[in-house]
Amino acid sequence: MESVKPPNPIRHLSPEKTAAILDGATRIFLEEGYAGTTMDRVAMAAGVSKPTIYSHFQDKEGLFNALMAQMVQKMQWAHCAQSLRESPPESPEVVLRQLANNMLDSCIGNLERITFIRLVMGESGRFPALGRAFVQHAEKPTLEALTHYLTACSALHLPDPAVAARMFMGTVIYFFMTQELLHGEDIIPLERDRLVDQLIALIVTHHSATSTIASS
Amino acid sequence: MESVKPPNPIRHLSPEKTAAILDGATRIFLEEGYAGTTMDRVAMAAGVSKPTIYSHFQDKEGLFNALMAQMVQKMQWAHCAQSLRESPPESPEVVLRQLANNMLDSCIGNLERITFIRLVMGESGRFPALGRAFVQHAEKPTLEALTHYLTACSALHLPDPAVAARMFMGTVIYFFMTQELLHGEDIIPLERDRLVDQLIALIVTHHSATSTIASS
DNA sequence: GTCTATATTCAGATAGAC
DNA sequence: GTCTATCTGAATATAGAC
Repeated sequence: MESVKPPNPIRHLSPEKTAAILDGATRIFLEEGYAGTTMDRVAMAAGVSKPTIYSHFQDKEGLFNALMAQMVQKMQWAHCAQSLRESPPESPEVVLRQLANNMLDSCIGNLERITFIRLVMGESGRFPALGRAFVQHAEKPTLEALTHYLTACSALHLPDPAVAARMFMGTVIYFFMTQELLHGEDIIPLERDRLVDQLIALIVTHHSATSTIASS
Repeated sequence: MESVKPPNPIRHLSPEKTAAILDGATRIFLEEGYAGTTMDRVAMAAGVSKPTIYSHFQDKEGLFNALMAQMVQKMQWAHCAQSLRESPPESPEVVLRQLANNMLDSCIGNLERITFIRLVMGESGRFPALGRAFVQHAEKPTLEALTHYLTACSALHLPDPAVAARMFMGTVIYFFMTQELLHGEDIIPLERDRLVDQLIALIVTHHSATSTIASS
């Protein structure tokens, strides 16, 4: 577990094959999980032979680590947080709605992303570095950008923007997890727009409360 | 996948052995995941022979389904929501803080629960019924109890208690997931009490805002 | 550099003794 | 009812040809 060798320990290997292996292996690992994946199926999916895999990667674990490191980069929803940076004139309601919708759009119905998150969660016990990489590259940047944005929105009078950012992310991700990842849409149904509307209402109309009450 | 046979298709099998098998299998499946678990290790952990397992359960999948059905029952945090029912005189702040702390206490440092949730998430693609059972028995009762409680707290003036309940649960579970399940405590550190304090503040002081403003 | 073919280990599942 | 012993297929990884 947790092998740390570089993905390409030997020189003079064709980069096309390396890419083909990573590509094929990604499909199989996402479909079957770590233990459920066989090197034979990876070889088939990549269109190479098994020894070629072992010449490009140390072993099954090394291949998995290399591949998940690549996936974590691709899967970060940094672009979701774009709206936080590029929108000076918009109201917080519009900007936050944009962020929530960007996050949900990148998840809902996106089977590759769903499966990837299942894999990260499922293997974060046996591969702690995988869980940490996901937090580092997928969660932290968005949380920080959102915290920064909420801090700048002084009109909202949020007493703790960092926690508000966690509430925002947590609400959206919990919705995605229960509805899609765990197949709960028929068990605890809730319309997406209703969740987003009320989430934003609760964030935006918040601490004007205390200050208004205090000043009245 | 998704075998639906009863866990005990054949009569005249000792119940003690059945319990021993379920108990041992639970440990191994939690440790190793579904594909990573071998029937040999289950037999060892249960203190029985392999054919005994196959006389009590149809196959590996049937054993897994029976075991996870049992786990979902044990793992529901229904008792966490006790504070919602038995506390007429307490203020919402106190009741909600009790709920958040109950949920976090049952998760933080509870390795069995962490591993169980990893397993449910990781296998919910190949075992959709497992994901649904988790939502049905672990999430839905708490969500409904909390929604009912928040609806009854008319002084809070929450425009949509069902969404507020999701925000509450989502915030707590997202915190647990990033900090513990994904090992992110050092990457995005946040004190537990700070999260709970601000979460409750934002729920409780909410729509008194709008009404206060509107009536002033 | 990449292949075919294979060594070795171990998986899930079962036959038949007691 | 539960065991020992075993079948059959498939897993990871590699030796050696080209």
